Amino acid sequence: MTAPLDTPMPTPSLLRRERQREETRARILEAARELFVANGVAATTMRAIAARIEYTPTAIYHHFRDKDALLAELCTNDFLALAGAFQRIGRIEDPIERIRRIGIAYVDFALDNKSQYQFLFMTPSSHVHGDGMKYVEKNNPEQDAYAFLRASVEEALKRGLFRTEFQDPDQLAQILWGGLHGIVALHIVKEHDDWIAWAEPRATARLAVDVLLRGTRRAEPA
Amino acid sequence: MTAPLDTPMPTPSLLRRERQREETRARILEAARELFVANGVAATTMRAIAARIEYTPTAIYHHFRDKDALLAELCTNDFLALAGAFQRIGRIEDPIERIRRIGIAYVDFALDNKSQYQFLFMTPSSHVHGDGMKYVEKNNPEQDAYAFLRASVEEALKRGLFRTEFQDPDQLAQILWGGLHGIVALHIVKEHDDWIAWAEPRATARLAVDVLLRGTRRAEPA
DNA sequence: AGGGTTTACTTTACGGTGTTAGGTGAACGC
DNA sequence: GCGTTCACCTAACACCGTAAAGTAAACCCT
Repeated sequence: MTAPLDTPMPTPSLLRRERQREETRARILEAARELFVANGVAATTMRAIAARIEYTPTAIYHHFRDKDALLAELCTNDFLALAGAFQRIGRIEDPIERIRRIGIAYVDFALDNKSQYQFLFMTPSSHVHGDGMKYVEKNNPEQDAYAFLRASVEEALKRGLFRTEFQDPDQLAQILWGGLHGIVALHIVKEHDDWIAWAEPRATARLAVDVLLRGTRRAEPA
Repeated sequence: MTAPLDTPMPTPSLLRRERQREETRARILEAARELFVANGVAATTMRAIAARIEYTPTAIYHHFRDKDALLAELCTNDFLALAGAFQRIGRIEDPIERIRRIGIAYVDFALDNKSQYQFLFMTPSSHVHGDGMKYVEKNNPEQDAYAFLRASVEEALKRGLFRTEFQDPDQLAQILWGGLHGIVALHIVKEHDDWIAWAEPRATARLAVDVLLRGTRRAEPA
């Protein structure tokens, strides 16, 4: 029953150590995510995260530099998840139609993951892309959701599918992105505010997708 | 030189007391606003606000219930300022053109008062309209900026100026509002993020106004 | 087999936060 | 002149994120 027989040469049980380390690291992330989502990031304390996995508060600091780093790592995951949702759209020939699908997928992601969406796109100071996002390959459409949108916009621009006042793919991408972001962001922030009679956001955002494309497309030549 | 000669009967110098009270109250608000704008609301402490007007931290609590109440009162002011900016547009016959002007005024307000805009429309939990906004007359277009937009949308809808898929004035108002909010909100939150090549937001938002109106208007009958 | 090192975690504590309770002293009505 | 009101202060509490130092088990190596 002596161990080293079935372990491949390099580092006998050091692998287990590392595996366990990653495991508790993951448990911390999981607890943090749950509490962040449930109570908001500002309202959840390091002590609460630690208590949930039966650790001492300072133990967390052996795995993450500080609270922001914890949040940043969660954000990278969510950001990659968004890019993955875009990836799942698949190859669609017409770039305009592809942009429409991107918009729908974006809105669904936002409304299905409201808290994560808040961390990603509604919170100042770059938890995202600051340092924590060094693992995301910027400008790689498979990992960078904005690059994915921008690439489709650029393609449509090159094919002359948009009105001539639009030349800068970044500007146009931002008009489209912003047009949808505003609807979901307002809804997330003010949904429990009886001041306004909120329309159902998913339907509203889908209408907005059409509005934005109709408002930017070049008129049919026929 | 005995006072009560020129003071109208009720309460001789009690008036001065109240006036002084309101004065320090206003000084607290002013200091809080400056620090909130300069450093963000989370990063400014009650102690810092108090120090700026040479008071003890706890003195603030004689004028405001807590930090949130302070923020809420600032928000009401800003919200009324936005409604005032809309009011200054004046009477414009064509409701679509009026909506266009509203959009431009909105974007200008947001970009000229980024921090206040954050408190108003990008921060969850109702500092706005929760309790602190009981002084704003909801649904009165002179005080409620959303009501102002909604009224113009409703008028245009009644005149048949929008496409037929738009029936609910709230939904349409929210598409237009959200379309602009998203652009300024994204820019405010991520402007110091080299991840994205941000287009100049004022020009972009103005383009977006045209996009949104073109995308929602009924096609010219001619 | 055992000594030294690494390391996952704990104990303790520091400086800072928003906020409360109780005191002080001047301005007030009578 | 006396009692009251009230704007403000002093002191303190509970809690926060986090740094420093200790502990004990698991590891590597001879």
